[in-house]
Amino acid sequence: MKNKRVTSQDVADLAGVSRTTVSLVLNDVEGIHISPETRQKVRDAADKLGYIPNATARALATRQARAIGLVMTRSPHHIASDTFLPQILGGLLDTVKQHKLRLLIESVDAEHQDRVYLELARAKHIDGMILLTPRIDDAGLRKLEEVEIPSVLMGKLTDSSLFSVDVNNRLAARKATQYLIELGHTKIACISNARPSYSAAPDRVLGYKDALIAAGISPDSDLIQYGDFDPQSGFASMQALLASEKKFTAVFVASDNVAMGAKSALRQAGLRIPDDISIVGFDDIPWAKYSDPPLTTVRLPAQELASEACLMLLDLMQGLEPEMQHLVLDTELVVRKSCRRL
Amino acid sequence: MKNKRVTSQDVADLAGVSRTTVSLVLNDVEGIHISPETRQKVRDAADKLGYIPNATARALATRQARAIGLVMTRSPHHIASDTFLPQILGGLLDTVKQHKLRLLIESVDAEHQDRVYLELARAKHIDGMILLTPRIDDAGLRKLEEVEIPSVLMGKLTDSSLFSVDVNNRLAARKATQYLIELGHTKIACISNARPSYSAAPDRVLGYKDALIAAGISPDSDLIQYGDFDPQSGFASMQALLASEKKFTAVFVASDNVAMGAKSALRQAGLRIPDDISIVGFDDIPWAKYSDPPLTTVRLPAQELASEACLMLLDLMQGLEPEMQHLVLDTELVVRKSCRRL
DNA sequence: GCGCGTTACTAAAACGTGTTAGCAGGGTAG
DNA sequence: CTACCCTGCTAACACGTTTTAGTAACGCGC
Repeated sequence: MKNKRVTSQDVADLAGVSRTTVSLVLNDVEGIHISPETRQKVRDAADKLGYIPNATARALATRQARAIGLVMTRSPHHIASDTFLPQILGGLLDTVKQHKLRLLIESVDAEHQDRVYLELARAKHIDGMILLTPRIDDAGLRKLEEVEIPSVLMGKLTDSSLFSVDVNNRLAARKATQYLIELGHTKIACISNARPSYSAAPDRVLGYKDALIAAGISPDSDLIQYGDFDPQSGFASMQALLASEKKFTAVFVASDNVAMGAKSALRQAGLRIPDDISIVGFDDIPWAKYSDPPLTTVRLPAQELASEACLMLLDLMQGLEPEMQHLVLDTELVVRKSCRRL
Repeated sequence: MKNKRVTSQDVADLAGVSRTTVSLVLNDVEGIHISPETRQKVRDAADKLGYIPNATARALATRQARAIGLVMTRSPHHIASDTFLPQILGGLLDTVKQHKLRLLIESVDAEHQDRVYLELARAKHIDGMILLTPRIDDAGLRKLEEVEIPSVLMGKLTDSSLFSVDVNNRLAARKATQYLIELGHTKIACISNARPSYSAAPDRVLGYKDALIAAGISPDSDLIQYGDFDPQSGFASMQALLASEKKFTAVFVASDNVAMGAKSALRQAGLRIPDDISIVGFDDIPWAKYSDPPLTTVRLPAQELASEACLMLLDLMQGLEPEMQHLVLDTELVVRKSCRRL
């Protein structure tokens, strides 16, 4: 149990060279001349001692943390019930690992927004950050644009100069609603994925309205409810819809997770899917395929979104200009069995 | 856009004191005498310059990263479909934030296990780590015990001297199965949460067998299938059960996520829950309550598990001995509507 | 023998903090 | 008057790496 930390000096001593040489050899620095014998001596010594460079010291010297941050503007409760997060994480971890970076996770509550971003950035614990589901009114984010830390938005902020990766929420929502219209539905309700202050929510509602208007149906605000990420909110929203006098034969729910709760409320009211009410979701989270009935939904390429955001961030971190300022990935309507033709 | 980084030297210069004084004041070091006027001068200067200490330099000097790692022995694909993860993350983020620490996430694939743990530990990017769902045969973990990095297991490894936080999987599974027996079921199948090499899986199967044996029913290995975290595997496992000649009226599925797939397979085979087949899950993930029918399941206190693991780790990091080496939290059978009396 | 380039390395200066040892200056006890 | 302690501060080292600027040795053409 020799607890003594092994430093590059120890390796240098054992190999009979200087610390500089050790660094040059182990980092495979280009354009430098070191004899093969010396290289081998250094490698052997490092192996023998089980030398592992101190990441902190390296970060200080290179001014690079070799880590990126995933920042979420959400309460721990909302994080806990976010079935969408694992996919993002999966995609991110994959890409991050390929580039030998570390991933830091941070949740920001509404109060301390502005300070947190700055601290994270300036304290240099990370080299760049990916911002998840930003709020439209996020003042801290605005300040971030002035600071020189590479960051990529997952989602989109109107009038923001930040780089972003997103899907065309409005168009996707429109296509989903349009599908319901093509099946003959005319009284179509809508439950959003989140409160209007979160950036994707209004866009998806707009897309829903677009489809209605294009079909000559005028949107009825009584048929629109705002969810709040979790099934619970979907349950409450659907109950509110059912309690109102308005009739509807179909509903577009802008989040599978919220849809889960909405479906539950429908069943509890004795309504059958799709016989009485047709339903289209959004996200295509893993269980959508396995729910009862299998949920027709809009597939959001979560992992790709995460990967692309990460790649974009890597470009920025290297001082490269990414190809596009706002990358928009395609969505796809996955038709299963939760809708019926009227 | 003055990109120049603000260092403690800048603050010292502006305040007309030494760097030492700046450090002493801003860190509120106890038992040191600095006049109130000087303190104020330093604070003002720091505010004016927007000084944010460089975390890396601080980490190097204090030999503390002020960060902990969450390490998962899973492929990115399994992470993506893990509905249980957000809860853990929620609990962890909450606790971590309260202690002003950062959270690092790392996934380890089976091949590089041993190296990764060591590197993570020795490179000192983190001060301690929480290990999620370890594999029973994880050789790297064994080595970890020899290294002096504080770590806490979520889950349990037999014969491991590592600190751990877990539930009594065997007892919980036994109670779940027993509930089915009390309802009059005698032909009860079982689908595990994961392959036997993951630590909780065999325990839950053992608990299932315990209940059967205690009731005088001899376990039938044809009625036991092994899932693999995701709904897909539950679907396949249930199909295998249905394809075999053996009859059963109830099934204990040791993971809600896997249960989702199993239910789907049942429905596809034209079987009704709970009329034809009763089903008990495990985990009580958020949607269990909203599924159709609402799933009777064993509640795993995920957030508490995460919080406790984190607190235990914090103790270890401060050199304190936690109260217990193996903390075991209680589970609770949440009875909903997925089982019927025979 | 001189200048010059190449090879194989090293000494020392960053990087930005925390922290220990110590130093003036003044008060106080003996 | 001396010895000693307190107050309020600072100089200098430590942390472990990367990187810049060099140096000593050698070959080689002329």
